[in-house]
Amino acid sequence: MAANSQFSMAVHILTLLATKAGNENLKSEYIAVSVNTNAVVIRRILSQLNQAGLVSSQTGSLGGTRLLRDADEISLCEIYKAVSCGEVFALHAKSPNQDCPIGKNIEVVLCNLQKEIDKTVGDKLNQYTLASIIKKVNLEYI
Amino acid sequence: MAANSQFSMAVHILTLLATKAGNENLKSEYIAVSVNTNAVVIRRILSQLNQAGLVSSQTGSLGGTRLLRDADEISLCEIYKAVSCGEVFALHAKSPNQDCPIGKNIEVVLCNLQKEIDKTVGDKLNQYTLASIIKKVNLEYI
DNA sequence: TTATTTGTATCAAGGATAGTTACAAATATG
DNA sequence: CATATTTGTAACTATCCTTGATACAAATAA
Repeated sequence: MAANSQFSMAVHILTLLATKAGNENLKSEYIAVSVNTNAVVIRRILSQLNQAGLVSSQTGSLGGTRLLRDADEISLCEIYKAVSCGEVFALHAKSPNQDCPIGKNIEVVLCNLQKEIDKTVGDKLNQYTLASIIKKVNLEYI
Repeated sequence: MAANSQFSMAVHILTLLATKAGNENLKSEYIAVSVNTNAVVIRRILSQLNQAGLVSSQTGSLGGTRLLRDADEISLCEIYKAVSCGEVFALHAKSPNQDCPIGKNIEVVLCNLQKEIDKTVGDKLNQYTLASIIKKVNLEYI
């Protein structure tokens, strides 16, 4: 288990919340069955989505989680930022040799490039809403 | 997981090859000192750049590696693909529940999205050449 | 023939991710 | 109030990825 699939799981979870629940809560165990993972894995992602203000949860026998906003008002970029800590590529693990003029200067150049690429990804994800994903998922039925 | 910094190292290596070497070979040990890592790590990346047709290496006491093309004819996208850093986000580690209509259909939707995001990154990286990076590194001197 | 360098196999160390168990806190129901 | 249920989170394990390191055969120049 290496690659970070939290964004994929988050989109899956939010799709379930938006389509299955009217105003009812979905339980983490129910979600886990659809995503095919453990309920705690789901709750960990829901915790991040909660911090981002996208969902709200309640304990108790009628508890569970529900969406706080309409699916057409949630962009994929918001979801990505809610769960993702990652950049498209990483900078040097160890700082390059500062005695080499190129080693000394390439870090800042790569860092700026990294920010620009990340912004490009964010802009692209901003073009899609959760509602657009749900629409595509539904089209697959046919 | 340790973050993948091969793209950063590859850009660093190619910058060295383009600026330091006229037609002379650079040895992996020399490059490793600038990148601040082990020479084998450098040779592993050079091996991928060689397969991509960007560099050529020779063994022996006068051996080393040199660029095969001008820096303004090498796009960052080529470098990125040469070291095959993977996707911006990962799909589900385990396939979702195929008995759930959403679980059944979301994979292909996410896969298409993944391809589109990756293409966006590729297009952006295509806007830059190795020469443009070298220019920025040089500007840092001032 | 000898010294040097690449290319690659192999292993160890460190870190991230997912999966799992456990349990306190919160909440609805009777 | 007591009970059952669910969330939130800590803690631990297993697995995988990346880097770093050692070793050595193959290639090459002197």
